[in-house]
Amino acid sequence: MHEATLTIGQLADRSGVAPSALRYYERLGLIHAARTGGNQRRYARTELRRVAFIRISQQIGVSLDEIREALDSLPAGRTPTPEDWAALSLAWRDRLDERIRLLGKLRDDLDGCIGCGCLSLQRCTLYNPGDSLAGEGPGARLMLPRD
Amino acid sequence: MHEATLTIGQLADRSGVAPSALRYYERLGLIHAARTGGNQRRYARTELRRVAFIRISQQIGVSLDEIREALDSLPAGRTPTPEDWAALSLAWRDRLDERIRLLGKLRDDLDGCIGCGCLSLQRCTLYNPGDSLAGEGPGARLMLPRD
DNA sequence: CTCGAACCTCAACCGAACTTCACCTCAAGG
DNA sequence: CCTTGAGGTGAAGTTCGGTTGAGGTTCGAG
Repeated sequence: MHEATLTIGQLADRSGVAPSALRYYERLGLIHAARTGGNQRRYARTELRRVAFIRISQQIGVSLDEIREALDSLPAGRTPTPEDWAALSLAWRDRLDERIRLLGKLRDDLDGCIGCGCLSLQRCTLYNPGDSLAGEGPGARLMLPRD
Repeated sequence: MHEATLTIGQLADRSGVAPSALRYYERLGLIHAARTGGNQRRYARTELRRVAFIRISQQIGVSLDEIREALDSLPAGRTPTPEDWAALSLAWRDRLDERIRLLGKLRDDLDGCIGCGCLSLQRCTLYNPGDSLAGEGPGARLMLPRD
């Protein structure tokens, strides 16, 4: 036990992420694995941290593509230090704050509109595209021009 | 000008929602339109408010399916009053608060982890499935069991 | 050595929220 | 009358974040 590397099943159990998702992440270049003679994946324990970072980032609302970019910015060659991870986390911090701010504004506006019952597209700050949370989900969705 | 009804183009312009999306919403039963002799859609002005409600709800993170259910709960037969809309908005209020709360928690935890650089799956409250924002976006995503 | 569990790949599928396309009709202006 | 543009339909395509399935291989306990 406590081997140097993890099988995909072990990584799945420890991270709470399905094996199929881990393979998918690998295809996208988010995580990496060595291979045994028999072509099975063996993960370094540091991959656990990458997976954790991925899932946390998703909760913040970052796309896998952006997460990949972020992970790519980690120093190549050496194992990332806690400071490296902290730097990445800090990068999301602003996004998170912005999301919270926008949702807060949405709530306030909604309160206002509950008061007046308006829901008027024109007057109500609720319906202000320039300020939208657009790009929230995936899909061919972008309709409100995203400045 | 200022006719009693709107064409799909007019509704699209006023709401900022593409005609194709409006037709899609109609198929899903979120909005309704009368038809002219030549089979063209004519929207009552109250549909503007429905569309506004739809877009606002989406920003809060509600699916079209749930939005439809909410809209179905509006009193049939009469034009919804401001109070009717206020009731619907209130229903989303809790969701919004919960989302804000969870994101706030995520931020605090992230700050903690920036301090310690841990990102450890086991210890870190960040990686607590029971408390996840799961179901954030669409897609076959639910992996962390959603209690 | 054998056997079942775990792993492999590749391709196809899912669901959400739309868009795009091909092809057709309708309404108004010149 | 002709054209132009807005509108209509249905089917198919797109993106994201995966899952599922078929068919085959490997690992490790007994």
